[in-house]
Amino acid sequence: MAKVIVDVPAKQTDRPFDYLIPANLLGCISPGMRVVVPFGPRKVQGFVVAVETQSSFDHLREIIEPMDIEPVLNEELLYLSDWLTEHTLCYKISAFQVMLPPALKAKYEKKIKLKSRPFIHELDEAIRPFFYEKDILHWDEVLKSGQLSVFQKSTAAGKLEVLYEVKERVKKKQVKMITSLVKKEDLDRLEIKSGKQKQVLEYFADNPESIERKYLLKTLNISSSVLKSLIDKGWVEETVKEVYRDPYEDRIIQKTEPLKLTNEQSAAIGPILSSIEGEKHEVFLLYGVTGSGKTEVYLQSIQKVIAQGREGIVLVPEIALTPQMVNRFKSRFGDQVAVLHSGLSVGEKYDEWRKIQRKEVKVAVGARSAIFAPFENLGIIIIDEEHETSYKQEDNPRYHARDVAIERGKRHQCPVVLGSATPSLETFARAKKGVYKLLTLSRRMNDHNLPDVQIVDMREELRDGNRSMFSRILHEKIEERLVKKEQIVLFLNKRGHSSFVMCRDCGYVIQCPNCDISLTYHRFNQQMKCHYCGYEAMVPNVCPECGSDHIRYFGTGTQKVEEELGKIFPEARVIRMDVDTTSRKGAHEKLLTAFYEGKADILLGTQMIAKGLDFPNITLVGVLSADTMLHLPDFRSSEKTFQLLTQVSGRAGRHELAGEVVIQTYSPEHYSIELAGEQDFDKFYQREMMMRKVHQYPPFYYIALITVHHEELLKVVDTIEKITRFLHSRLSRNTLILGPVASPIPRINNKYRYQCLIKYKREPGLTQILKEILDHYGKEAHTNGLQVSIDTNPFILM
DNA sequence: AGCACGCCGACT
DNA sequence: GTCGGCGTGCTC
Repeated sequence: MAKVIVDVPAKQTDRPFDYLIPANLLGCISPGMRVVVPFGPRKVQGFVVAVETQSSFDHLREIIEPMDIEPVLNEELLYLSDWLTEHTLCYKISAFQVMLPPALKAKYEKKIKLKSRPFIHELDEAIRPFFYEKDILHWDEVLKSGQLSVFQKSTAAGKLEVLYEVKERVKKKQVKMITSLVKKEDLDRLEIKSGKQKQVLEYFADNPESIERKYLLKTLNISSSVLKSLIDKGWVEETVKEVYRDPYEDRIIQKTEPLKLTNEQSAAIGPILSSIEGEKHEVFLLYGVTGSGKTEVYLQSIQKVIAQGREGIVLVPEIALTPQMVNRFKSRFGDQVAVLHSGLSVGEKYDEWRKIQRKEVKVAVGARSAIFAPFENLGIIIIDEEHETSYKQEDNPRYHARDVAIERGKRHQCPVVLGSATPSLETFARAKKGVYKLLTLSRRMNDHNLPDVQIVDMREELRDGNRSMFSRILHEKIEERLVKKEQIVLFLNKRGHSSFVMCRDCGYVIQCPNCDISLTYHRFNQQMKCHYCGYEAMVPNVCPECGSDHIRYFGTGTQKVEEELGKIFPEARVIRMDVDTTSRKGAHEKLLTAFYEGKADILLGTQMIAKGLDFPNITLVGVLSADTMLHLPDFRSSEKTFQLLTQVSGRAGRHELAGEVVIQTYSPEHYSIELAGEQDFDKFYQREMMMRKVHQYPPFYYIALITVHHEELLKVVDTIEKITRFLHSRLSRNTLILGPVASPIPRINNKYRYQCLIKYKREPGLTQILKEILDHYGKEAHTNGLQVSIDTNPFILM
């Protein structure tokens, strides 16, 4: 008997169901395998979590078939799924699915079949023609026909039968291989009339090993009919071979050797190496300024792990996972590296994952979900840019890769290295307390200085009559670089053209009809777009409120800056990088390469250019507006601003040429901007810690966020109030409960949102209490659409 | 999640 | 009297 978690993400099915193992499969079914099981009238995918001899349930049904020969989840990952479920309060099935490549998620098909040909005469005329030429009909054809009830009646009468199928999402890629069956010495004895056929066999005489079919056709310039007759004669053989899709196929990668470490690097790597050697679990914070050579420390630590016969995981933020970054690992470790990131197709991800599972690689480099790489003998886990918020998944299961890393580190008795120039406050606080070991790299490699940073008060510019988006000083410095043929990076944390569209007469701001948020103007198609629900509309000619035609665009996005640059510096060649210009596959890389090769003077972009860029000719970085994030309703907004400004500044002057940074702002006195200007993380840390203490936020308190969503405002308010009252009755007096209040964006996609924030220091029963809430309201989600979501460590409070 | 079962109002 | 609306409960 097998205990199976079925692929039905709902409260009521979030427990194991027991199934008999059919006699022919006895011994073939083990925990961690996917199986197809009957569930009610249909078939679903399930995960075997245990194999036992007894069941408390009498009427067991049988497993239909296994979907794997080997388990896809090993023992550790099964354990980890329990941990995930417990910590993020998600369904078991969601935990399994997040740990596996999407290719392994089942695809369901529903069909209807004529049970037996003669029945066709007994079918209702309305549906009879559907079965004239075939017995099986896709369910969507049934729905499209508008005759659903007739189909149902015939099904009930036993004339038709509903089929449920569970399918694999992706096939293993196969190629056709050709092998010669003729030995070289036998060649002359054959009567070969055709010159082409002879040519093929002669080729094989010199190259006896198998060759890919399409490659053979191309190199010998023959048609497939030549091959066909050879196969018919039994002189060559065609076979299929399973291959990996290789996203890095046509790239030539030069091998690199370990670099000599600086004194600081050697001092930092020492404790990591001894932790690897001693197979000891420790968490290190590698705190190193931008350009201080953290990556080399990672590379050499991994080297050690590989030498020990163990494996390593390296997490890199999605936007920093550039080919440049990947190449650094591939060039050191060659084909021992698997790369997992969102740019890959489902099939490519699956193949990279299989390389790990089959132990064909030693290192996995990837974004957040790579933390679940199915290694069995981990020797190190590295998280680069540890403070990045993209390590937190914002939908279920709402896990933080850092927490998962530490949990896996404990199981494998291996070190976890968190690297950053601007660590998150939580991490730095732990490092200061000694919970994590602090390793510092305070100097840039080759002793290049950190760039000079200048903060410009844009209010003053305005007062002096400069209404442009460029301050005089930035304008001047851009001109200077253009003359000197040095490169410039301009950063603006807002894509699109303008952030909102407003009527100048009455002040009406055009809003999304489904969400409580203003629409963003996109120039290229003259449309306004909602970044939350995707709603699009044309810009109105007159104000919908007062009828005035003074419609104006406010707030500046990258598109508008690009236009402006064209006007002010017509000679400058500009590359714009944001979600809109990099969505096509490979576009990201292409733009960066072009910039690297000097095909542009100015790189203008959003977040995505803040990281990893390491180009020698960049000597000026301009931050057009440092404030965009500062005033968001989020207790981490100062931290995020500081981190971003520091990261962007770090792009300048990394090599021989000295770098300069200009930061434009309307709040130059704000400590996160001022201290980013001084590039003084330690001082920032102290200031921000004081703020967090006063306002009772992490790392002084833990937080949990409960959000209720529903189309009816009343229902939402009523529910969140009940939940809040329940929390007050159950939580300790030292715990703070904020709210209920409307979420900062009170309505998204026509659903109202109210929330309540719990801040606590010690609350041992919290998980249990939160589970009770989910249990209680979980049923309602299904019946009336009321949605209660809980995040036990929220990063976005909106 | 799906699906069946079952109980009420609007029709042939 | 029957068809079809959707509220309720179950799936090993």
